[in-house]
Amino acid sequence: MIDIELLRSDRARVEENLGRRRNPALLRLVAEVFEEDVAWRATVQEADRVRAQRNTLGQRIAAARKAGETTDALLAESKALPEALKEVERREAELRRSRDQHLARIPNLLDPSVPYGKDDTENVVVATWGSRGTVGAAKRPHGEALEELGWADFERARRASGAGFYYLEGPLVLLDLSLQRFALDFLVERGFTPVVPPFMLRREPYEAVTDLNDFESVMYKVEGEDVYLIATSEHPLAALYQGEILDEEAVPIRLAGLSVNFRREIGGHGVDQKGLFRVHQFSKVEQFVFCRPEDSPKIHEELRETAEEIFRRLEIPYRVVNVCTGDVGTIAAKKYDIEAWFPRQQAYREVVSCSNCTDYQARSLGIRLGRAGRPGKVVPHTLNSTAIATSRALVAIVEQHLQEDGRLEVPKVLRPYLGGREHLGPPRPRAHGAP
RNA sequence: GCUGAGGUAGCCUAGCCCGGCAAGGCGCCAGCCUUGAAAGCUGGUGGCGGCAACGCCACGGGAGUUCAAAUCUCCCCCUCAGCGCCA
Repeated sequence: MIDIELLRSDRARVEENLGRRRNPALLRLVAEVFEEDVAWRATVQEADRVRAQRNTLGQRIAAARKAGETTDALLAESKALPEALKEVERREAELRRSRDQHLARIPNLLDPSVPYGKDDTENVVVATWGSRGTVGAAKRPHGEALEELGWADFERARRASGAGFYYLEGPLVLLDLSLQRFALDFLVERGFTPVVPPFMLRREPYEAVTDLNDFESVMYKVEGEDVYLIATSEHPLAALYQGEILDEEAVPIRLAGLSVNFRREIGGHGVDQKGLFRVHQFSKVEQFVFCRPEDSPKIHEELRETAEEIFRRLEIPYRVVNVCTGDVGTIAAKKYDIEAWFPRQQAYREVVSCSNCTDYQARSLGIRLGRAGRPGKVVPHTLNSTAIATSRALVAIVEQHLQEDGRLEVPKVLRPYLGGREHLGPPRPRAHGAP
């Protein structure tokens, strides 16, 4: 959430910033929070006065008892207080609940360098790498090709688990694992600590790290439990230090998350397309950083550079876009997307999302930065970026490196993880019949 | 799943039986002392509201009883240990 202190002290600045998101409802939300906060503070003072009265009387009763004096008059005076207090507390709690609920829906303040625009068509390309022209164009959609090779089974997965799921089989499993291992090693070299987080997260920390709308459209809820399947390791990594004070000497903390991610993908383009591009379940290596507020812009660029380098080493052409104000999302103050070139689709499609969330997540999680027992604590910044989401990377690799003879040329950097093999395949007959 | 023990400030612990201003230790900060440091001594060290004086809150969460709840009652959550089950 944003800092309500900022809203109190400089409402105009908050409104100006949120106005860039081109969503008039946000300004109404700000006005609502502002007014509820003023009213709430008034009731807090009201309640405090009643409590102070109660405390004073209580102490006088105790003192009178001790002195052996009569307490009838004091008791009579106290009688009415609990009811009055209960009434004020009810109003106070209601105002606070409502204010907090509205406050939680105010998105993060945008960095000034985020381009102004209405949607993803107005994102600004800031870098491109690799040649679109020289890549070999696969003839068919990757999903069909993989099924024919016996490297993935979408039909049986549909039968067993539903649309959007898949069985990875044979060499593709090894390729998937080699991508994960390559990305992890790459990050470890750069000072990241590998972390496999829980794949389920409770509602409370989840609300602190994600857009509240995601609970309806993105997350799978486990029935009968207060947990959700994670949509990315970013979320449990952010929650790792929930409620804690991070030592200012210990940051930046760089974590390399490895997890399977689960997404319902309701709305949008759905999962109707056969293949691995948009699926309910995929593996991802994620960069995540806790840092001092003043360091986050620089580290954001580092995360982006690291993600770019991974795609360069995989020899996958890409471009980087600076995501515009209308498309940047609730949590991030600034976001780069890396879009890989998909030759069959003749299109750049998102493979990396690299965000500076500033203090938005950390404040909701109650994470502070400083020294225990010493004043002057601040809210740290959090950043996250994909290193590699294997599903989409596999699509890009298959589309670019699958040869006419059905063999897949392995990108050089992955060969050490595959026993030095330069090619995967050729296809062999499936061990089972048609579904 | 069963049984038991727990959850108190950044950390550790007391207080709970028997209701009456949440105590102590560690750590940290400042001052005194010192050539300097340590030790020692003194004072600080959380959150909310308030311009401030100050007030309020904070004992896992919630509800109840009471003039008054860390303390009594009820419900819930979490952690640990043992047992059970289990890859």
